[in-house]
Formats: sequence, structure tokens, C-alpha cells
Amino acid sequence: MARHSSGVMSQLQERILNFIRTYEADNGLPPTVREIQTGAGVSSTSMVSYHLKALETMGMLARRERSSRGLVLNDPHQASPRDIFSVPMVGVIVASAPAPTPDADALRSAEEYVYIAKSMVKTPGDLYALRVKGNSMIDALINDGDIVVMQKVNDINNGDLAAVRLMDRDETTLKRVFKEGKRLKLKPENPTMSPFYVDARRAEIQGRVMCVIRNA
Amino acid sequence: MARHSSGVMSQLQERILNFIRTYEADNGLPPTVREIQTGAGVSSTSMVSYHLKALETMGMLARRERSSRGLVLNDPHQASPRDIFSVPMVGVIVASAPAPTPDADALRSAEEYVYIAKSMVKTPGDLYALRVKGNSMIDALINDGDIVVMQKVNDINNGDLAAVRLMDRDETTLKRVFKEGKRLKLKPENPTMSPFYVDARRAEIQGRVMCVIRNA
DNA sequence: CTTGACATAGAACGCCTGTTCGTATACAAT
DNA sequence: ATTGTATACGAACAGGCGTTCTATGTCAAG
Repeated sequence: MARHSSGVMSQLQERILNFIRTYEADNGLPPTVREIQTGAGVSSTSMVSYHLKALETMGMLARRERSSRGLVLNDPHQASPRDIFSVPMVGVIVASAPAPTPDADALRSAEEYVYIAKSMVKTPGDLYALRVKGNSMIDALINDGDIVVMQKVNDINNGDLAAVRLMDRDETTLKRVFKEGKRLKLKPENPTMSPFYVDARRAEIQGRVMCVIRNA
Repeated sequence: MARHSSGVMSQLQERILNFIRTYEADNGLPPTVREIQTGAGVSSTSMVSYHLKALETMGMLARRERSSRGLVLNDPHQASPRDIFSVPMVGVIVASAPAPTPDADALRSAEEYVYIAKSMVKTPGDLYALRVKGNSMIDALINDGDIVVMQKVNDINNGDLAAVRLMDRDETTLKRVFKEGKRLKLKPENPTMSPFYVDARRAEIQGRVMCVIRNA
């Protein structure tokens, strides 16, 4: 059998590929042929060129001719930065306090970020994340420690899941909201529970819930 | 006033920065000085060098001396691919069927991916994602359409949230699992509900829940 | 054994690329 | 008027870099 015919990588080729991956992760750009040579322990630049050509034929990477560092790995299930939203974590949501609605400064100064795929967000816009404290959101199927990704919106659409501050009870809650005249219908996300109604003037919409994330 | 002293970018510098961003997104690697020259409409390479140095001083980017394409943008809240896990979506979990536990092939051939930050995963390992169908997971605070990120594990630790197949009822459920002799204690994630017990031989652990994601 | 495909070494070629140098212009402060 | 700073241009240098060429080695198939 030919040693590595179609599609089977040699040890050296695997080493080269791994080196490129590591190098990119560490440096943010692809390596040169000579960096691959020393980094992956290849004896000459021509060998690197040779194997890169082979790897390209196998479809493991794409190359640009005569272009320095002109190689791009073909890792299909590798997230590209442009597919990802970085959502700043700006605070905590507890039932007994209004949820933060951050301004541009707070968004920039956030120290922690949640990453979510752009494909999971239907409508673009200013996103921010809150950590849920306590288990008062149980009827929205949200637990202590969960993260909710919120969107800053001026107004909500009927049926949006939103953070609502109920002034009479002095608490914030996450519910599906429907406008019905002067009342708001608040429907728990938990289908075993019944909706209830509040005076629209005694409730303040604080944001729209885009996504809930729980670590188990 | 000095025209652009500390920290304020000139139009040209902004154009250069934008070109670099676009170029990287399109090509997967940073541009050369001369590519910036033509791409951003700069008159000479020395001008590019000049402004890159200025941008570096401002902290907008980092440079590697004498290294081709040796520049890395400083976009703080930009996700880097190395911070992201791409989790393949391999199927659906419904109460009335065993949850898929994919092999290596299924993981590679997945067509949809969920991206989650590595910082959110405590223990590394083979991850895969399932979409939840129906609302039979309500007592685990999981709704129809939610995504659960699972980890392939051989054995679970006491207190892990796991997918358990109950043979007697012929259904799969997500519960916190504790081994108690020959029995398993299954504790709903919903604190208003009570735990219950099953014969360990009549229950099959199908995976460990790492994370739950819900789109609202 | 011969053949042919694959793998390897080393060196050289020539373009690519970052850098620098000399010169020049515009403008504000002195 | 002079000085200093920011900006700009074009050319040239030196080393970086991808590529290619020749010669050699290895191993399975015929």
C-alpha cells in the first residue's frame, strides 16, 4: 500500500497541522514556512512546502500562493470571531430590586463576557447579560445562578419574554408580556401556571429576554 | 491644538483600522503593510508604518517587529476562536425516547453548532447538544425548544444533573442524580418538587448536562 | 531487480515586506 | 521669524519568505 495515499495524514503532517493550530491560537496569525520548519521539527523549508501542498490537496487547509503566512486552516467546526457576539455581563437580577439597564459606559467596562452565536439571535441590538440570584424566577423556568441575556429595547412586542418591574410588590420578574388595553397580561413561562394581570402604569418594562443560559 | 494628540484617531487611522478588521474577517489573517496601503488608500508604505506605530502607541493594536503581517488588533470584547467551544447539535431529546449518545462520526457530521465560552465549562470533554422537544422536562426547568449541552461521561458524580432513561416508564428525563445503594435518587431541578427513587438497574445514565440554553 | 510513487535534504532564486532615510508641507506656539 | 510637531512622499535597503531544482533515500508492486 502506498504509505499515505488519499486523505490519510502522516505523523509529520499531523504535527505540522497541530503546530499551525497552536501557533494561531498563541499569536493570532498563521506561521511562516520557516516557523513551521523549526516549530514542527521539519528538516527543510522544501519539506514544509511539500507537506503543506499535500495537506491542501486533502482539503485540510487553504493556501494563497506566494503570500507570506498565506494559509488558512479548514476546521469546519471552529467558531470564527465574526460568528460570535460578546455579551457583557453587567449585573445581577433579583426579584427584590430593579434590574440594571446599563448605558454605553457600563457595557464597555464590563469585566466578564458571555459568548453566544449570532445565529441564535433573531434581532440584532444592544445585548447585555444578567446573573439571576435567588429562585424567585422559577415560574419562568429560571433558576438561581442562571444567566439571562437581555436586549435593550424601547418597546416590546406582544408575547415577548421581558423583565418587568412590578411597583406594587417592589419586585422584578421575567414573564411573557401582552398588552391588553390599560392592563398587562403577564404569562409565566411555565405552562402549568396561570397568567395574571397588572395595571400597565404600575409596571415598568426593563428589557427583553433574548436567551437564558444555565450551567449545570 | 495639536491635531491628533493622545488617543484621538485621525480619519486615515480609522480607515486603516477598519481595513484591517475587514481584511482579517475576509481572509483569516492580517494584511501586509502594502495591502493596507492600497486597501485603505494610503500614499506610501512609510505612511502606513507611521500610522501603525501611532495606533500601537494608542493601544489599538499590537505589533511584532519585522514580522510579516505581524499585527494583532486589540479589540477587547471580541471573542477569540480559542475561547469558544463549538458544540455539535446531534439530535433531539424527547421524554418518550432514549436520548442520542453520538459517536465520533456523528459529532463530526453535525450540521449545526452551538457556541459556548470555554470559561463556562468546568470540566473539558466531549460535548454535544440536544434540542428538547415537548414540555416533559418542566420539572428540570427546561422548556420545549431549549438546547441542552451534554457531556459524554462514563460515570457521574453524585449530584450531577444528568439525562436518565427510566426503563419502566420508557422515558428520558433530566434530573439531579444521587447514588444511594441500589437505588438512584432523582431530584428535580425545580426546588418546589420532591425527589423520588428508582432501582439503579432499571435506569440508564445517558449523559451529563453541562449547560441549558433557551432562546426567548 | 527494476520501476515508480512517496519522502527527504540542501541550496539557491527572486519576489515580498517591514523599516528607514532624506526631504517637504502645514500649522500652532514662541 | 523661528521652533517644534504632526503629517506626507518616494526611494532604497536588508532581510524575510515562498518556491523550485537537483540529488538522494525508502519501500511496495510487478
